[in-house]
Amino acid sequence: MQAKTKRVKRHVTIRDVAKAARASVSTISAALNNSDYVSADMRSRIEEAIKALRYRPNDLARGLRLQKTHSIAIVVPDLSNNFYIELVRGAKDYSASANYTVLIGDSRENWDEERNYLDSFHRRRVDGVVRVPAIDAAGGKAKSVLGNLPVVYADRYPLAHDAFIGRVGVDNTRAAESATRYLLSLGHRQIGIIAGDASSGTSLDRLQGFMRAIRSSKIRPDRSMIHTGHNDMESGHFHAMQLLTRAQRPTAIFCTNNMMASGALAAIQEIGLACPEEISLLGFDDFYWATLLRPRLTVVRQPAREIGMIAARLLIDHIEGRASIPTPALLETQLIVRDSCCPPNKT
Amino acid sequence: MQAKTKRVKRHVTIRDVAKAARASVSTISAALNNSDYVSADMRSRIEEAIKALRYRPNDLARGLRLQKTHSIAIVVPDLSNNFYIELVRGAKDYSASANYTVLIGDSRENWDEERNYLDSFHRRRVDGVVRVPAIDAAGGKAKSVLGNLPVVYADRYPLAHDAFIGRVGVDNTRAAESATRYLLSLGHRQIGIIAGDASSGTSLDRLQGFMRAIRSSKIRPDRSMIHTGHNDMESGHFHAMQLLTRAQRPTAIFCTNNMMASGALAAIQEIGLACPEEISLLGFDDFYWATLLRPRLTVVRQPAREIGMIAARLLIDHIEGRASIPTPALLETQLIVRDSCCPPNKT
DNA sequence: GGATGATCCCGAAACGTTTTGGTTTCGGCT
DNA sequence: AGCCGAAACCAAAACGTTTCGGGATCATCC
Repeated sequence: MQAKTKRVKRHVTIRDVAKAARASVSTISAALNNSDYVSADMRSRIEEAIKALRYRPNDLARGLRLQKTHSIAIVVPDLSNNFYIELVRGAKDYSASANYTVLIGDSRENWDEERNYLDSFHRRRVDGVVRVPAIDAAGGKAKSVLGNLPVVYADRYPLAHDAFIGRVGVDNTRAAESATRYLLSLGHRQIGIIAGDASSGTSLDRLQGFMRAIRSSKIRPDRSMIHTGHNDMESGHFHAMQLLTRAQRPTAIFCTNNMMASGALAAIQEIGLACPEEISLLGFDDFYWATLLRPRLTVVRQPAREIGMIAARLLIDHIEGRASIPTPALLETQLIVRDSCCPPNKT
Repeated sequence: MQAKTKRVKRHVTIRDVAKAARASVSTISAALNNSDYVSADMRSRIEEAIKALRYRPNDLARGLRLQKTHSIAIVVPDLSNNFYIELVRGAKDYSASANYTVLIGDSRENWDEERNYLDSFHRRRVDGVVRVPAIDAAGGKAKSVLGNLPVVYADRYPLAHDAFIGRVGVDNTRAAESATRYLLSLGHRQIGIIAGDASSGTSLDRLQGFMRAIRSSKIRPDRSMIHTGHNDMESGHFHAMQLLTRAQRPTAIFCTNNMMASGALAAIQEIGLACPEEISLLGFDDFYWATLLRPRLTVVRQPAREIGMIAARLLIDHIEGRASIPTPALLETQLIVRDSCCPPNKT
């Protein structure tokens, strides 16, 4: 009798629980999803068995049967940027409260990486994804990998019309315009801007807000004051260097994200300029160590956490087929005035 | 004939591909896992069908059948700490090269959160997890939620003996000892330390290294110079405040992680002390904006990325049942001398 | 000309759940 | 006695893969 001595240490299944509790598989399932009739006696026997065997339901099987995983994915372009950490945490916290699980992707501003994540999440059959597209993800690409998974965009949104069921962010044009007005009100007339890549609608909007403010004052816009970076410290540093070593350098620089602002500050320090006396610096996105810098950085703050929460809510509401509570897709920004901007030096 | 007009828009399955390619399901599968015989003709027909239908394999079904998901999880205590981002990225990069997918958890130094993540990952049947336990996760707890999933510890490790198949980090004792010796060599005699929570072996080791250096010099150790924080900015700030407002304040402070060092710097700035002239500050863990601070922070650097990579390698090697290339479990640290430490002021 | 061995393909079972549509039991009612 | 309805439970099908054990076709070999 060559018995099944195989004893491969496998996971304990619902069937094992059934055996131990002297019940049928379907009864265990009923008890687990606490629905249906199951007597108190039976229920306690089942609970006992579960505890004794350390049973953990298999979410693969469950998802397969249910055609639903109760999970969403969020992919952001840069986890080392605190703004996105806050956004992710917001999404995660809301999802948890709605009994959804979230899978995190970090594309590092790289469409290939992003595609890998999206593909992997799709194969895992997440129920939806909130997406902050990588900067080099030109529009329209995502559909082919995501099929008709529900997508909501957060922060950035695509230029071309990738299908999506929602978008949440801030009014970038308005925020950038009023930030620029602040610089103008301090007396600056020569303002440089380091904007994000033009493939992102968000970056374009911020640039447009900047231009609008410039034009509405009587200043002649100067093409050469407009630089386009890659949303990281390096390019912030690089473009700030360019701006600061011009024959006639600006008296203020506006960076449209926090990483580039940090890079610009590094450049300023390197050159040895006094900030803000000789050069004012204005950033976009607040971050927890902005107050550790000298000077403390003046920035326009976005409600990162809230953006994440609302994105998750929009997505999950859609998944569950319920109409979303009407929500402003565009949240308020706030100018946090600290020490990195002052009136320009009259020389 | 009440036909099945149901037409719920379901995912396209391998069966649809089979139909389209005029082949059997098993042949598609064989082609997909490019093994076995399948003729060139058939293969191209299949590829065509796959492309046409936009077929994506269902990883739930696959994992269920295979009893293996080709994925690992990594859970870290604080994603806003850049050290852990680098660690995660290292793990992710190695895993990708080994054809594994990684799921990320962010416990925020909170055992409840961590347990949720571990549980969720377990139910998803990841093949293993690399774990940096939350600070309040006293030992032995994890086993009950992870069953006998393979675990490798990175950076921190548990005091009590939670089972694990590997650990990778640095020699914290030695690193802290030599860092402290550096302060001693500058002439400091009154050195405060803000260490991490005692429930982490890592923190204890660093504290012990500190003590060893202190004792090996002829200095009488001073209990009140030893503070215990929670690895975040807040507690760094708080304990630095305590140390700096003493009647006789230390001439140097050693913080055993980057967050607490940042918090300590905030406290120093707040009080208005000159750093390093009046107070030297030494941190643990480097981070990308350490050079933006004034003074630029002197720190002991850990090879975060490498720790992540090796942890993933250990884990995956174990999963695949192959003996791991012998690897030093303890990697080298490096003292990065910048501007935040100098000889103490003789007053 | 029958056996042999490649080559290419297929049907069905299994993975661990949930759900559908039962069956059994039992007390109460006429 | 016969029937009924509710309560408690169960068997089997289905979800989308992979794999195992064949089956069919065809050239080759003695």
